[in-house]
Amino acid sequence: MTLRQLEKAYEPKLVEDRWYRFWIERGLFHATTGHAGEPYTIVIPPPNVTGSLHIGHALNNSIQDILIRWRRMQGRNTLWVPGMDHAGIATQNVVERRLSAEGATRDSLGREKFVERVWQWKAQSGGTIVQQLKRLGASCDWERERFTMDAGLSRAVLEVFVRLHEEGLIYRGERLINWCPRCLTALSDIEVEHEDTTGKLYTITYPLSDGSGEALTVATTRPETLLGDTAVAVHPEDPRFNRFIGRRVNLPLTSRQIPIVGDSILVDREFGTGAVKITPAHDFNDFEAGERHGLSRLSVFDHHARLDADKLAAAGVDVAAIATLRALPVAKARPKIEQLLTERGALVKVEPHKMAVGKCYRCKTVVEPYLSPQWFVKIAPLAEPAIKAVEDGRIRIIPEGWVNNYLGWMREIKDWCISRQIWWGHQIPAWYCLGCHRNRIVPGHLDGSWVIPADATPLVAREAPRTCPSCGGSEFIRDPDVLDTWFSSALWPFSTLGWPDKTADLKTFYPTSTLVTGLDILFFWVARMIMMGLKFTGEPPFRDVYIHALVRDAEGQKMSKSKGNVIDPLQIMEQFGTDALRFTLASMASPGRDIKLAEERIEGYRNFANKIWNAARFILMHLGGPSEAVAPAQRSFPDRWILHRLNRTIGAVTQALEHYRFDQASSLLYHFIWHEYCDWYLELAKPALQDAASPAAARARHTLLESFETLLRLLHPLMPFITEEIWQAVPHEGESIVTQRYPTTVEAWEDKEMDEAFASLSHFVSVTRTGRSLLNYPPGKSLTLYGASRNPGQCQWLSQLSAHLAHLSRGAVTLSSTDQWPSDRLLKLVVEELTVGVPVEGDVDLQKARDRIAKQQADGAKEVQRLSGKLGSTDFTAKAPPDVVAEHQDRLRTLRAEQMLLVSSEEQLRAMVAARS
RNA sequence: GGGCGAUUAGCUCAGUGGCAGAGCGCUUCCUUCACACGGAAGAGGCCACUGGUUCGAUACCAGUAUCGCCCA
Repeated sequence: MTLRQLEKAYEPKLVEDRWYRFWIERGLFHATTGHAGEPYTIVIPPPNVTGSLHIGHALNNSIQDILIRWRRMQGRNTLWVPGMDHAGIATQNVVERRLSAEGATRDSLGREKFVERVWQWKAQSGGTIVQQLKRLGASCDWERERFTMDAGLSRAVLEVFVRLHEEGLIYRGERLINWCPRCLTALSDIEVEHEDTTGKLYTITYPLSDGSGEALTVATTRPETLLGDTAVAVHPEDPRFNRFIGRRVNLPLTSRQIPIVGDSILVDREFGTGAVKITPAHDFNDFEAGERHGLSRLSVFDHHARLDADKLAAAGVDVAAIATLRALPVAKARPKIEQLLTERGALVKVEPHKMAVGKCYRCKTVVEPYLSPQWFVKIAPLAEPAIKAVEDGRIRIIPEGWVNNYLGWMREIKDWCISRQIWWGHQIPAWYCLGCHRNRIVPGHLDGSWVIPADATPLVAREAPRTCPSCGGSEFIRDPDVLDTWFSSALWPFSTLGWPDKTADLKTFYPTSTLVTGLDILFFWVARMIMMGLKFTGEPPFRDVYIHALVRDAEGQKMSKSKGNVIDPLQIMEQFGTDALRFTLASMASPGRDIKLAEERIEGYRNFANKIWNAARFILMHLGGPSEAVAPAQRSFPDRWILHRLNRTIGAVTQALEHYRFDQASSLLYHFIWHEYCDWYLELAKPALQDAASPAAARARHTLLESFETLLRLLHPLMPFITEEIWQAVPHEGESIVTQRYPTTVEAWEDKEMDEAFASLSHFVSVTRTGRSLLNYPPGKSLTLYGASRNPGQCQWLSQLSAHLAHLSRGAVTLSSTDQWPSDRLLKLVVEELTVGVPVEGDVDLQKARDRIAKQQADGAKEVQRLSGKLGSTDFTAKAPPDVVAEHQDRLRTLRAEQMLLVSSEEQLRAMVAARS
């Protein structure tokens, strides 16, 4: 096929799908361990199996694909491992919602059937995002696609769990954890999002138990937890209250008396009343205070975060209060408590109060601190090497600004709660012997569920035990919990390559090269991969971590479905083409800055694709005919210039990619292609190309194809589809641009004096165009133009390039000194050292020209004053570097000459106007 | 409360110790032969504010303000 027959405008839809299928059919993305190149590996941040592509994925994967395609073209043995994670809570939620639409629940189904349903759902909808990634052009090795619940990856999870447990780095124990009362599971600390809200601060009286009539008032934002208070704390050095330490107070609404303790950590004397209630079972700070003072933990909520009647009774709550409060969720219990306290005269006041509430990152439900037995990773021993790896530069975080963020978090890291009370995920490989825990492991409230006491002894093993090593029993209950999804994600860089087996893949492609991810999962994922990678392979899982921005909408708001400001990448690709989307995202990926994405930007790059398309059409139209290769130095000015510029662009783009500056790479390419290659080179090359028979045409044709084919390769990683489509249409060798070599700089193309030559030419042409515009001449009108320059070098270039000048400025050009120019009916325009004369023909309005010259005079005068002031200061001339001083002097000389010419030009204009009237 | 970042053209953003830049938008002109998803020429700035360092600061330092993010 040739482009000659194709549309005048680029139609991405006709192109993209066809080439993606071609690439896959030819296996161009498939990596082998036998490849001679140095390996370059990326593992994809696995999207949720049930997810679909959002703009953040589009950015994340565009960047990975740019890196991968670039490295592949450089000849590296390139592997991009794709895959998905099982997204335990999110996926379970989705399936539960679907069940509830059918009138079923997971409990009614039972664990086994439920998990089956999730697999069905995965089979049905799990491929969506994969298809969407392909649409984006992602050059993943799909033969190596992985899923965190695959047999292989599950074996890695099992292995890691067992080994960590053997080393004492995984333990089970009763702790206060974050509990989502909607998802009904524990969450890790970082799965809780803190949100500022205005709540209320309740001030409550706790009378002293000794009948002295004295009382302490405490302030709390959560009055309903008062029922589980086991102490009140005051600051030991607070003269107002420290005399109370050791005495007791009556806890309102209960029959209990609780101690007053002194605690300098918990109590902030400035806050509230200076006395705080301690509820170790319902608050993290209180939990720790409870540990310090040996307080008991009284939980009063059930797992739905409702007040539990039995627990209330156990906590000595009044029968009347229990009747009012039983089974109420927090939000409803709070006003009731307020009412009860008021009735009993215990409530002093209620004030509005700014506070942060923790919400489940999955479902946004307010989380509750909840006392329950859970599994934890003892993290400090794992964190230490992970800190060191970043500190000593074995792992680079880019941009560097995030290093402190990482280190700060790692140094303060807390044990990681890894058990989740859901069914979709890797079930914890721990069993409990019924014989050893006779009567203590009891059936739970659900069919087939068990309640396992916090102090039960788990048998952790790679497979179910047959006999109990302690009692010889053979009846076991498996721990019902599953692991945090991030636990399996933490192993992703090596589990996907076959670990724990010593596979050829692992040997060849691990450690991976670059991880590309958003800041939002730095702690969730990146930090944990580093810890696990170091622990289990002895090596960092990747060399570079490139952290990209968050994509926001045009107003800078975070995109969310509920706000309705989501930009759907699929719709964008449909409308503007994938290459335009990719290029836009790359161009906006400036380090350390969020991306505000507006549709106009994408449209602009759609136009860019069209520009390239039309350049290709032009080139194809002019390739017919002989082509002659000669050494660059022997080629024409346009050829030498564009090869030089192309060469510089190759160097700069490569540098930019090496530094992960996708914004720079894209802007370099955009500027070069549009404003150098199309605006100037193609225009300069036209006369030779259009004279089909001349030997100049043969040479021009050679450079035309050589330069264009090279820039297609240079652009390919950013715009894979259009470059392949065009590359296949122009003469080429090889089956696909995907596997061609990425351009490298060519010494023979370097031709620095071409910059000077081009500057002379482009200045001249621009000034003549300005003249046309000022005099309202039509663009095609042929003119007799004059040119002169104070700079001998420039004079020489102008004279050498006079044919090009004539062509681009559409006129007959006379180069001579200004005193030889006609003294009448000539508009003289001056730009720095260059003066251009444009004939004034007919009855044109000269006002625009006069305005322009007046403005230039005024601006110039200001600049002359500034420069001469600076040069007049001995401070400057003595202390500034000599080359800077010389440059200033030079500029001043040019400006003054320019000013003089402007004066004469202005006089001439005035004379012309006077002559008319 | 602690930390980090931002503040540059109407908008979105680059940038550098010595002439303030790009893209989009805007104004005017142009259906010309690759491209009107185009071409040409323009307008538009106290580089947030206040001090300091320096011969010279939009840039470096300190502080202030506003906004954003992370952590508590």
